[in-house]
Amino acid sequence: MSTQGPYLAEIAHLMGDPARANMLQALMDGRALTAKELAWLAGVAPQTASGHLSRLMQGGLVTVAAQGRHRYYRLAGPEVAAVLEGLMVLSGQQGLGRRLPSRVGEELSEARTCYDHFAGRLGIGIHDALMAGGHLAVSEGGYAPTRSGEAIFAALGIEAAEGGRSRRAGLRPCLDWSERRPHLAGRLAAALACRCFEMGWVRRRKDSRAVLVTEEGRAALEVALPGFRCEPAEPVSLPVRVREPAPV
Amino acid sequence: MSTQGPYLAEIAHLMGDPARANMLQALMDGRALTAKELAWLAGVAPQTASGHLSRLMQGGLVTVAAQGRHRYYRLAGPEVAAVLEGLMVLSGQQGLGRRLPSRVGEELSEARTCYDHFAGRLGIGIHDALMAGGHLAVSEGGYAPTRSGEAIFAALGIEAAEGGRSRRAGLRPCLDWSERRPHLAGRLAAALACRCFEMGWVRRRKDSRAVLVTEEGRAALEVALPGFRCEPAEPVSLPVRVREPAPV
DNA sequence: GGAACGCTACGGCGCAGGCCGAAGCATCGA
DNA sequence: TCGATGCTTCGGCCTGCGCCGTAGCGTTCC
Repeated sequence: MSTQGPYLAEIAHLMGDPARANMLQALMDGRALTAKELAWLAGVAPQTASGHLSRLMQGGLVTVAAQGRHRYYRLAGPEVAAVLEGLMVLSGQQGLGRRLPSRVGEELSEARTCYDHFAGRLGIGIHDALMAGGHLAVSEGGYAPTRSGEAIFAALGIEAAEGGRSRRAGLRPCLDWSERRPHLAGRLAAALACRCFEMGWVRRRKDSRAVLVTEEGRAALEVALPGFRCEPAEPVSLPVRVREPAPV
Repeated sequence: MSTQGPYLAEIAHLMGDPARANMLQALMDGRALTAKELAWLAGVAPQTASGHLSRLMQGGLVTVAAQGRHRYYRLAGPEVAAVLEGLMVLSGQQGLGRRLPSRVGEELSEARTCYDHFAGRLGIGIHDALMAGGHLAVSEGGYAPTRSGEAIFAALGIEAAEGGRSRRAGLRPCLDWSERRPHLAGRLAAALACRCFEMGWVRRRKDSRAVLVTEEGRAALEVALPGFRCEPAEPVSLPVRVREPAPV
């Protein structure tokens, strides 16, 4: 019997639909996109996209992270990207380095609060700096500061050790809405943000969740967080419609 | 309008049909199979398989080599195999090392004549030994012996240099029917076979195209052809039906 | 030269599945 | 608490295409 064949065909069939293929290609840069964005990129209605994403989930090609009323989809892993890459080679065209349309206000993308912690490129930068420096360790349910990480927080006047078994995780990743990469959330992240406001390193803009890193704040943070650099200044390109709009 | 998406989807769609996927998987060991065999492996009628193969050809996934009344199909290249490999990984099962059903008599598979030259594992061995030793160069329309190759043929009493612009190619690849890999055909291959019969290195079996390499022939050939080893002794497994027969 | 065989082209049947409209939950903001 | 938004499920329409029967062409073998 050995019905071993169909499985490969099932995966390929999932990739073989134009709408699904467009979605997967849009996810190839590793970022997470919402269902609506993927629907728009694929040129189909949200209901249709939802069905496609459900099938891609079932096939193990994408994963989803629910966050608020959004659901962020991303490729399930590098193996999926590798196959897509190979298919692009076969179809005679390399990846063109697609970029997500960013209609978001530049101020919000640069730095903003996410509930009680920082997000935007500011939040991403903090996350990446601590992660790259080995100050964070991945633990169950989130991150845990390492010995050096605890020292960094302590220097900021933040007690990293969990006092009295606080039920709220000290640090955990939070998918950034504009950058689509994780920034830091949790008790310690909130404390860090609070400290920044107290010290005048970061100020709230009026009528917006966007915040502004002051000059002294920039310098202070780069000292307090080894490896942290403000203004990553990631270029943003214009949106590109992948498929023609559905005919009327 | 940058309709870059569909191409990837087209290739994936070709791989996404069960029948076509079975065919491609069957071709993954690099050998060439006939349309009928592929039809049988895919569990579809020959007409259906023909259509599938036509589409795979158009998509650049397979190539075809017409030989007599057979048409041998093989994967278009290692890139195709790489994608299939990746898809097998995603589908959660590594390649199981499928093998072509070999109903062919073991004697025929071992060594036989193909018109006027040797085929079977004997022919494959000769081809591979000369190729691996750098005694053959690929030229227009076939192979040409290199300087060292000419010496090998000369030692066997065969004049490799084309006398009087013989229209028949001295050496050319011929797709082996049982092994599905090229062996050597052409004037020099015929002369080599003739010499082997003359010297008693190879004897014809009766009532068959199968031939037998004698003991002294084995030793002599291994001396005459550097790197040649008789009896590769490739294991042959039983045929496996991939899909259930079509329902009546 | 005739029969057998391998392969492909054509035509029609039938089903899988892609698509959207309408409706139902859940979440966020005021 | 109410409306707006994001996402999903359900139902029905409809195209695409996988499938085989029949037929035609080229090759091989007797």
